[in-house]
Amino acid sequence: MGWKSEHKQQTKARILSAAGQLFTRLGYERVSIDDVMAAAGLTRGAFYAHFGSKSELYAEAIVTAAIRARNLLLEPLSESPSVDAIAARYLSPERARDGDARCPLAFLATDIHQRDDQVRDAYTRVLKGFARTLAGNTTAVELSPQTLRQLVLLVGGLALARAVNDPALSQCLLDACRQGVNG
Amino acid sequence: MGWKSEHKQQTKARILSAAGQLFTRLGYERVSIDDVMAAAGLTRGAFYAHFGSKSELYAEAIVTAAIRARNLLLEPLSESPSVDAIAARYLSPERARDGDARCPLAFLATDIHQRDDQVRDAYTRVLKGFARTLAGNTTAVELSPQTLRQLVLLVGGLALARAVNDPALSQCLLDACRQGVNG
DNA sequence: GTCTATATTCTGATAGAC
DNA sequence: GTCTATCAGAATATAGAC
Repeated sequence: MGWKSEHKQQTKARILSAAGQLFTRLGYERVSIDDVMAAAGLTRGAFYAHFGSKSELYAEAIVTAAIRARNLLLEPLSESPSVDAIAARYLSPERARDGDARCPLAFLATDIHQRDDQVRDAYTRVLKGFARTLAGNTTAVELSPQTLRQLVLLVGGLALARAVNDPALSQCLLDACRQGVNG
Repeated sequence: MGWKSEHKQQTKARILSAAGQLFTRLGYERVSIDDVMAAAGLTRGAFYAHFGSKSELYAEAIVTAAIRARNLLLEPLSESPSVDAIAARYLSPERARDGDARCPLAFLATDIHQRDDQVRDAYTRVLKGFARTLAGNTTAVELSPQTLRQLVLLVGGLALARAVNDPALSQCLLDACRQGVNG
Protein backbone atom coordinates (compact mmCIF):
# COMPACT_ATOMS: atom_id res chain seq x y z
CA MET A 1 0.00 0.00 0.00
CA GLY A 2 1.12 3.54 -0.63
CA TRP A 3 2.19 6.14 1.91
CA LYS A 4 -1.24 7.66 1.79
CA SER A 5 -3.16 4.71 3.15
CA GLU A 6 -0.32 4.12 5.55
CA HIS A 7 -0.85 7.59 6.94
CA LYS A 8 -4.55 6.83 7.27
CA GLN A 9 -3.74 3.72 9.26
CA GLN A 10 -1.56 5.74 11.60
CA THR A 11 -4.35 8.24 12.12
CA LYS A 12 -6.80 5.45 12.86
CA ALA A 13 -4.37 3.96 15.34
CA ARG A 14 -4.07 7.31 17.08
CA ILE A 15 -7.85 7.57 17.35
CA LEU A 16 -8.08 4.04 18.71
CA SER A 17 -5.40 4.70 21.29
CA ALA A 18 -7.16 7.82 22.53
CA ALA A 19 -10.53 6.07 22.53
CA GLY A 20 -9.19 3.06 24.38
CA GLN A 21 -7.90 5.15 27.23
CA LEU A 22 -10.91 7.45 27.45
CA PHE A 23 -13.52 4.69 27.27
CA THR A 24 -11.73 2.52 29.81
CA ARG A 25 -11.49 5.38 32.26
CA LEU A 26 -14.94 6.92 31.79
CA GLY A 27 -17.17 4.30 30.17
CA TYR A 28 -19.09 4.44 26.93
CA GLU A 29 -21.67 7.12 27.63
CA ARG A 30 -19.43 9.68 29.26
CA VAL A 31 -17.08 9.86 26.29
CA SER A 32 -18.24 11.72 23.20
CA ILE A 33 -16.85 11.43 19.70
CA ASP A 34 -15.72 15.01 20.17
CA ASP A 35 -13.65 14.01 23.19
CA VAL A 36 -11.97 11.16 21.35
CA MET A 37 -11.14 13.18 18.24
CA ALA A 38 -9.87 16.10 20.28
CA ALA A 39 -7.60 13.76 22.24
CA ALA A 40 -6.32 12.43 18.93
CA GLY A 41 -5.67 15.97 17.70
CA LEU A 42 -8.51 16.00 15.17
CA THR A 43 -12.02 17.34 14.87
CA ARG A 44 -15.36 15.63 14.84
CA GLY A 45 -15.94 15.67 11.11
CA ALA A 46 -12.98 13.41 10.38
CA PHE A 47 -14.35 10.61 12.52
CA TYR A 48 -16.63 9.00 9.97
CA ALA A 49 -13.78 8.53 7.51
CA HIS A 50 -12.46 5.87 9.91
CA PHE A 51 -15.44 4.39 11.74
CA GLY A 52 -19.08 3.87 10.92
CA SER A 53 -20.45 4.64 14.37
CA LYS A 54 -19.53 5.27 17.96
CA SER A 55 -20.40 1.69 18.81
CA GLU A 56 -18.03 0.37 16.18
CA LEU A 57 -15.27 2.52 17.62
CA TYR A 58 -16.05 1.20 21.09
CA ALA A 59 -15.70 -2.41 20.04
CA GLU A 60 -12.31 -1.81 18.45
CA ALA A 61 -11.14 0.43 21.28
CA ILE A 62 -11.80 -2.27 23.86
CA VAL A 63 -9.41 -4.56 22.03
CA THR A 64 -6.83 -1.81 21.68
CA ALA A 65 -7.03 -0.93 25.38
CA ALA A 66 -6.84 -4.59 26.36
CA ILE A 67 -3.67 -5.16 24.34
CA ARG A 68 -2.09 -2.12 25.90
CA ALA A 69 -3.11 -3.14 29.43
CA ARG A 70 -1.88 -6.66 28.81
CA ASN A 71 1.51 -5.46 27.62
CA LEU A 72 1.95 -3.17 30.60
CA LEU A 73 0.90 -5.98 32.93
CA LEU A 74 3.15 -8.71 31.58
CA GLU A 75 6.08 -6.54 30.52
CA PRO A 76 8.35 -7.10 33.55
CA LEU A 77 7.25 -10.70 34.05
CA SER A 78 8.76 -13.90 32.74
CA GLU A 79 7.77 -15.56 29.49
CA SER A 80 5.27 -17.86 31.22
CA PRO A 81 4.34 -15.96 34.36
CA SER A 82 2.62 -17.69 37.26
CA VAL A 83 -0.87 -16.66 38.21
CA ASP A 84 0.56 -15.44 41.50
CA ALA A 85 2.90 -13.07 39.73
CA ILE A 86 0.11 -11.80 37.52
CA ALA A 87 -2.23 -11.32 40.47
CA ALA A 88 0.37 -9.41 42.47
CA ARG A 89 0.60 -6.84 39.69
CA TYR A 90 -3.02 -6.89 38.57
CA LEU A 91 -4.53 -6.39 42.01
CA SER A 92 -2.38 -3.43 42.99
CA PRO A 93 -3.90 -0.31 44.54
CA GLU A 94 -2.66 1.90 41.70
CA ARG A 95 -4.58 -0.25 39.27
CA ALA A 96 -7.76 0.07 41.31
CA ARG A 97 -7.44 3.83 41.22
CA ASP A 98 -6.89 5.60 37.96
CA GLY A 99 -3.48 4.14 37.28
CA ASP A 100 -1.93 4.19 33.85
CA ALA A 101 -2.66 0.57 33.01
CA ARG A 102 -6.42 0.45 33.28
CA CYS A 103 -7.92 -2.91 32.39
CA PRO A 104 -11.07 -2.60 30.26
CA LEU A 105 -12.23 -6.03 31.40
CA ALA A 106 -12.58 -4.79 34.97
CA PHE A 107 -13.52 -1.17 34.33
CA LEU A 108 -16.20 -1.80 31.70
CA ALA A 109 -17.64 -5.11 32.88
CA THR A 110 -21.20 -4.04 33.62
CA ASP A 111 -21.31 -1.63 30.70
CA ILE A 112 -20.97 -4.37 28.11
CA HIS A 113 -24.41 -5.92 28.50
CA GLN A 114 -26.03 -2.66 27.36
CA ARG A 115 -24.18 -2.57 24.04
CA ASP A 116 -24.65 -4.38 20.72
CA ASP A 117 -23.34 -7.78 19.71
CA GLN A 118 -20.21 -6.41 18.08
CA VAL A 119 -19.12 -4.89 21.39
CA ARG A 120 -20.07 -7.91 23.45
CA ASP A 121 -18.18 -10.20 21.09
CA ALA A 122 -15.06 -8.07 21.41
CA TYR A 123 -15.27 -8.10 25.20
CA THR A 124 -15.86 -11.84 25.33
CA ARG A 125 -12.89 -12.54 23.10
CA VAL A 126 -10.61 -10.39 25.23
CA LEU A 127 -11.85 -12.01 28.42
CA LYS A 128 -11.17 -15.47 27.04
CA GLY A 129 -7.70 -14.33 26.02
CA PHE A 130 -6.98 -13.22 29.57
CA ALA A 131 -8.26 -16.53 30.91
CA ARG A 132 -5.93 -18.42 28.60
CA THR A 133 -3.03 -16.32 29.81
CA LEU A 134 -3.91 -17.27 33.38
CA ALA A 135 -4.00 -20.92 32.32
CA GLY A 136 -0.46 -20.59 30.96
CA ASN A 137 -1.43 -20.28 27.30
CA THR A 138 -2.39 -23.90 27.07
CA THR A 139 -3.78 -25.21 23.83
CA ALA A 140 -6.69 -26.75 25.69
CA VAL A 141 -10.05 -25.55 24.41
CA GLU A 142 -11.81 -25.82 27.74
CA LEU A 143 -11.11 -23.41 30.59
CA SER A 144 -10.92 -25.13 33.96
CA PRO A 145 -13.19 -24.03 36.81
CA GLN A 146 -10.12 -22.99 38.76
CA THR A 147 -8.96 -20.72 35.96
CA LEU A 148 -12.40 -19.17 35.75
CA ARG A 149 -12.43 -18.56 39.50
CA GLN A 150 -9.04 -16.90 39.27
CA LEU A 151 -10.39 -14.80 36.42
CA VAL A 152 -13.35 -13.67 38.52
CA LEU A 153 -11.18 -12.94 41.55
CA LEU A 154 -8.91 -10.76 39.42
CA VAL A 155 -11.39 -8.95 37.19
CA GLY A 156 -14.30 -8.89 39.63
CA GLY A 157 -12.08 -8.05 42.56
CA LEU A 158 -10.53 -5.11 40.77
CA ALA A 159 -13.93 -3.88 39.63
CA LEU A 160 -15.38 -3.94 43.14
CA ALA A 161 -12.26 -2.41 44.68
CA ARG A 162 -12.66 0.47 42.26
CA ALA A 163 -16.38 0.90 42.83
CA VAL A 164 -16.21 1.08 46.59
CA ASN A 165 -15.84 4.45 48.27
CA ASP A 166 -13.90 3.15 51.27
CA PRO A 167 -10.13 2.89 50.77
CA ALA A 168 -9.72 0.40 53.61
CA LEU A 169 -12.35 -1.95 52.21
CA SER A 170 -10.86 -1.48 48.76
CA GLN A 171 -7.47 -2.60 50.02
CA CYS A 172 -8.97 -5.55 51.90
CA LEU A 173 -10.73 -6.69 48.73
CA LEU A 174 -7.51 -6.60 46.73
CA ASP A 175 -5.57 -8.45 49.43
CA ALA A 176 -8.25 -11.10 49.87
CA CYS A 177 -8.46 -11.77 46.13
CA ARG A 178 -4.70 -11.95 45.70
CA GLN A 179 -4.54 -14.41 48.56
CA GLY A 180 -7.37 -16.45 47.07
CA VAL A 181 -5.69 -16.73 43.69
CA ASN A 182 -2.51 -18.02 45.29
CA GLY A 183 -4.27 -20.62 47.40
CA MET B 1 -48.34 13.09 59.84
CA GLY B 2 -51.54 13.65 57.93
CA TRP B 3 -52.90 11.60 55.07
CA LYS B 4 -51.56 14.17 52.63
CA SER B 5 -47.89 13.68 53.40
CA GLU B 6 -48.55 10.00 53.68
CA HIS B 7 -49.81 10.03 50.13
CA LYS B 8 -46.66 11.87 49.10
CA GLN B 9 -44.54 9.19 50.71
CA GLN B 10 -46.42 6.51 48.81
CA THR B 11 -45.84 8.36 45.56
CA LYS B 12 -42.14 8.67 46.34
CA ALA B 13 -41.98 4.97 47.11
CA ARG B 14 -43.60 4.21 43.77
CA ILE B 15 -41.02 6.35 41.98
CA LEU B 16 -38.20 4.65 43.85
CA SER B 17 -39.50 1.21 43.02
CA ALA B 18 -39.72 2.01 39.33
CA ALA B 19 -36.31 3.68 39.36
CA GLY B 20 -34.70 0.78 41.18
CA GLN B 21 -35.80 -1.72 38.59
CA LEU B 22 -35.05 0.46 35.57
CA PHE B 23 -31.62 1.56 36.76
CA THR B 24 -30.56 -1.95 37.74
CA ARG B 25 -31.57 -3.33 34.38
CA LEU B 26 -30.28 -0.54 32.13
CA GLY B 27 -27.74 1.46 34.11
CA TYR B 28 -27.71 5.14 34.98
CA GLU B 29 -27.29 6.76 31.58
CA ARG B 30 -29.80 4.73 29.65
CA VAL B 31 -32.66 5.59 31.98
CA SER B 32 -34.18 9.06 31.76
CA ILE B 33 -36.27 10.82 34.36
CA ASP B 34 -39.08 10.57 31.83
CA ASP B 35 -38.75 6.79 31.80
CA VAL B 36 -38.88 6.55 35.57
CA MET B 37 -41.83 8.86 35.99
CA ALA B 38 -43.76 7.17 33.20
CA ALA B 39 -43.16 3.79 34.84
CA ALA B 40 -44.48 5.26 38.07
CA GLY B 41 -47.57 6.57 36.28
CA LEU B 42 -46.57 10.23 36.49
CA THR B 43 -45.03 12.89 34.27
CA ARG B 44 -41.68 14.58 34.32
CA GLY B 45 -42.70 17.79 36.00
CA ALA B 46 -43.66 16.06 39.23
CA PHE B 47 -40.21 14.64 39.70
CA TYR B 48 -38.60 17.62 41.40
CA ALA B 49 -41.20 17.66 44.14
CA HIS B 50 -39.59 14.46 45.41
CA PHE B 51 -35.93 14.53 44.40
CA GLY B 52 -33.38 17.22 43.82
CA SER B 53 -31.61 15.61 40.91
CA LYS B 54 -31.29 12.43 38.89
CA SER B 55 -28.16 11.52 40.83
CA GLU B 56 -29.99 11.80 44.14
CA LEU B 57 -32.68 9.50 42.80
CA TYR B 58 -30.04 7.04 41.68
CA ALA B 59 -28.45 6.83 45.11
CA GLU B 60 -31.77 6.11 46.79
CA ALA B 61 -32.90 3.75 44.05
CA ILE B 62 -29.81 1.57 44.49
CA VAL B 63 -30.77 0.99 48.11
CA THR B 64 -34.38 0.30 47.19
CA ALA B 65 -33.39 -2.18 44.50
CA ALA B 66 -30.92 -3.88 46.83
CA ILE B 67 -33.55 -4.39 49.52
CA ARG B 68 -35.92 -5.87 46.98
CA ALA B 69 -33.25 -8.16 45.52
CA ARG B 70 -32.20 -9.23 48.98
CA ASN B 71 -35.75 -10.13 49.98
CA LEU B 72 -36.31 -12.14 46.82
CA LEU B 73 -32.99 -13.90 47.33
CA LEU B 74 -33.41 -14.87 50.96
CA GLU B 75 -37.18 -15.38 50.98
CA PRO B 76 -37.27 -19.18 50.66
CA LEU B 77 -34.13 -19.71 52.72
CA SER B 78 -33.73 -20.37 56.41
CA GLU B 79 -33.25 -17.68 59.00
CA SER B 80 -29.46 -17.98 58.91
CA PRO B 81 -28.77 -19.35 55.46
CA SER B 82 -25.43 -20.88 54.60
CA VAL B 83 -23.26 -19.26 51.98
CA ASP B 84 -23.75 -22.35 49.86
CA ALA B 85 -27.49 -21.90 49.88
CA ILE B 86 -27.16 -18.23 49.03
CA ALA B 87 -24.71 -18.93 46.22
CA ALA B 88 -26.92 -21.60 44.70
CA ARG B 89 -29.70 -19.06 44.30
CA TYR B 90 -27.59 -16.01 43.56
CA LEU B 91 -25.53 -17.61 40.80
CA SER B 92 -28.45 -19.01 38.85
CA PRO B 93 -28.71 -18.60 35.09
CA GLU B 94 -32.00 -16.69 35.36
CA ARG B 95 -30.26 -14.14 37.55
CA ALA B 96 -27.48 -13.69 35.01
CA ARG B 97 -30.02 -12.98 32.35
CA ASP B 98 -32.71 -10.44 32.94
CA GLY B 99 -34.46 -12.30 35.69
CA ASP B 100 -36.84 -10.64 38.04
CA ALA B 101 -34.46 -10.36 40.96
CA ARG B 102 -31.67 -8.28 39.48
CA CYS B 103 -28.93 -7.45 41.96
CA PRO B 104 -27.72 -3.83 41.65
CA LEU B 105 -24.40 -4.77 43.21
CA ALA B 106 -23.57 -6.99 40.26
CA PHE B 107 -25.35 -5.12 37.49
CA LEU B 108 -24.10 -1.63 38.32
CA ALA B 109 -20.64 -2.39 39.68
CA THR B 110 -18.54 -0.53 37.11
CA ASP B 111 -21.03 2.28 36.77
CA ILE B 112 -20.57 3.45 40.34
CA HIS B 113 -17.09 4.90 40.01
CA GLN B 114 -18.37 7.48 37.51
CA ARG B 115 -20.97 8.90 39.90
CA ASP B 116 -20.78 11.29 42.83
CA ASP B 117 -20.00 10.52 46.45
CA GLN B 118 -23.62 10.15 47.47
CA VAL B 119 -24.07 7.32 44.99
CA ARG B 120 -20.78 5.66 45.82
CA ASP B 121 -21.58 5.79 49.53
CA ALA B 122 -24.93 4.11 48.95
CA TYR B 123 -23.36 1.37 46.88
CA THR B 124 -20.60 0.80 49.42
CA ARG B 125 -23.08 0.52 52.27
CA VAL B 126 -25.19 -2.01 50.38
CA LEU B 127 -22.13 -4.06 49.46
CA LYS B 128 -21.02 -4.19 53.09
CA GLY B 129 -24.51 -5.29 54.06
CA PHE B 130 -24.36 -8.19 51.62
CA ALA B 131 -20.94 -9.17 52.95
CA ARG B 132 -22.29 -9.24 56.49
CA THR B 133 -25.13 -11.46 55.34
CA LEU B 134 -22.59 -13.86 53.86
CA ALA B 135 -20.71 -13.82 57.16
CA GLY B 136 -23.90 -14.88 58.95
CA ASN B 137 -24.79 -11.44 60.28
CA THR B 138 -21.99 -11.49 62.80
CA THR B 139 -21.46 -8.49 64.96
CA ALA B 140 -17.78 -8.45 64.03
CA VAL B 141 -16.66 -5.17 62.57
CA GLU B 142 -14.01 -6.67 60.32
CA LEU B 143 -14.90 -8.71 57.27
CA SER B 144 -12.71 -11.77 56.86
CA PRO B 145 -10.72 -12.31 53.66
CA GLN B 146 -12.76 -15.44 53.01
CA THR B 147 -16.01 -13.51 53.21
CA LEU B 148 -14.64 -10.89 50.84
CA ARG B 149 -13.56 -13.59 48.39
CA GLN B 150 -17.03 -15.12 48.52
CA LEU B 151 -18.45 -11.67 47.92
CA VAL B 152 -16.27 -11.21 44.83
CA LEU B 153 -17.09 -14.67 43.51
CA LEU B 154 -20.80 -13.94 43.83
CA VAL B 155 -21.02 -10.34 42.69
CA GLY B 156 -18.11 -10.39 40.25
CA GLY B 157 -19.05 -13.79 38.90
CA LEU B 158 -22.61 -12.73 38.20
CA ALA B 159 -21.42 -9.51 36.57
CA LEU B 160 -19.03 -11.30 34.23
CA ALA B 161 -21.56 -14.03 33.44
CA ARG B 162 -23.95 -11.30 32.36
CA ALA B 163 -21.40 -9.38 30.33
CA VAL B 164 -20.19 -12.29 28.27
CA ASN B 165 -21.86 -13.06 24.95
CA ASP B 166 -21.29 -16.80 25.10
CA PRO B 167 -23.96 -18.77 26.99
CA ALA B 168 -21.65 -21.74 27.54
CA LEU B 169 -18.92 -19.60 29.08
CA SER B 170 -21.55 -17.79 31.10
CA GLN B 171 -22.75 -21.07 32.57
CA CYS B 172 -19.20 -22.25 33.27
CA LEU B 173 -18.48 -19.01 35.13
CA LEU B 174 -21.54 -19.44 37.34
CA ASP B 175 -20.73 -23.07 38.05
CA ALA B 176 -17.09 -22.37 38.83
CA CYS B 177 -17.96 -19.56 41.23
CA ARG B 178 -20.63 -21.55 43.01
CA GLN B 179 -18.16 -24.39 43.44
CA GLY B 180 -15.51 -21.97 44.70
CA VAL B 181 -17.79 -20.49 47.34
CA ASN B 182 -18.61 -23.93 48.64
CA GLY B 183 -15.00 -25.05 48.82
C1' DG C 1 -48.34 17.97 43.86
C1' DT C 2 -48.99 17.30 39.36
C1' DC C 3 -49.51 18.88 35.00
C1' DT C 4 -47.95 21.12 30.24
C1' DA C 5 -44.62 23.90 28.04
C1' DT C 6 -40.10 25.32 27.37
C1' DA C 7 -35.20 26.87 28.10
C1' DT C 8 -30.75 25.08 27.54
C1' DT C 9 -27.27 22.02 26.53
C1' DC C 10 -25.32 18.12 24.49
C1' DT C 11 -24.94 14.28 21.44
C1' DG C 12 -24.44 11.29 17.12
C1' DA C 13 -24.46 11.81 12.52
C1' DT C 14 -24.40 14.32 7.90
C1' DA C 15 -23.27 17.96 4.15
C1' DG C 16 -20.19 20.43 1.57
C1' DA C 17 -15.85 23.37 1.06
C1' DC C 18 -10.96 22.67 0.48
C1' DG D 1 -9.00 13.07 4.63
C1' DT D 2 -9.89 16.78 7.30
C1' DC D 3 -12.16 20.79 8.18
C1' DT D 4 -16.43 23.96 9.57
C1' DA D 5 -21.28 24.23 9.82
C1' DT D 6 -25.48 22.17 10.79
C1' DC D 7 -29.39 18.93 11.40
C1' DA D 8 -32.29 16.22 14.37
C1' DG D 9 -33.14 14.19 18.57
C1' DA D 10 -32.79 13.61 23.50
C1' DA D 11 -31.72 14.92 28.06
C1' DT D 12 -31.81 17.67 32.61
C1' DA D 13 -33.87 21.11 34.76
C1' DT D 14 -37.13 25.08 35.33
C1' DA D 15 -41.54 28.07 34.95
C1' DG D 16 -46.15 28.70 35.53
C1' DA D 17 -51.14 27.09 35.23
C1' DC D 18 -54.38 24.39 37.94
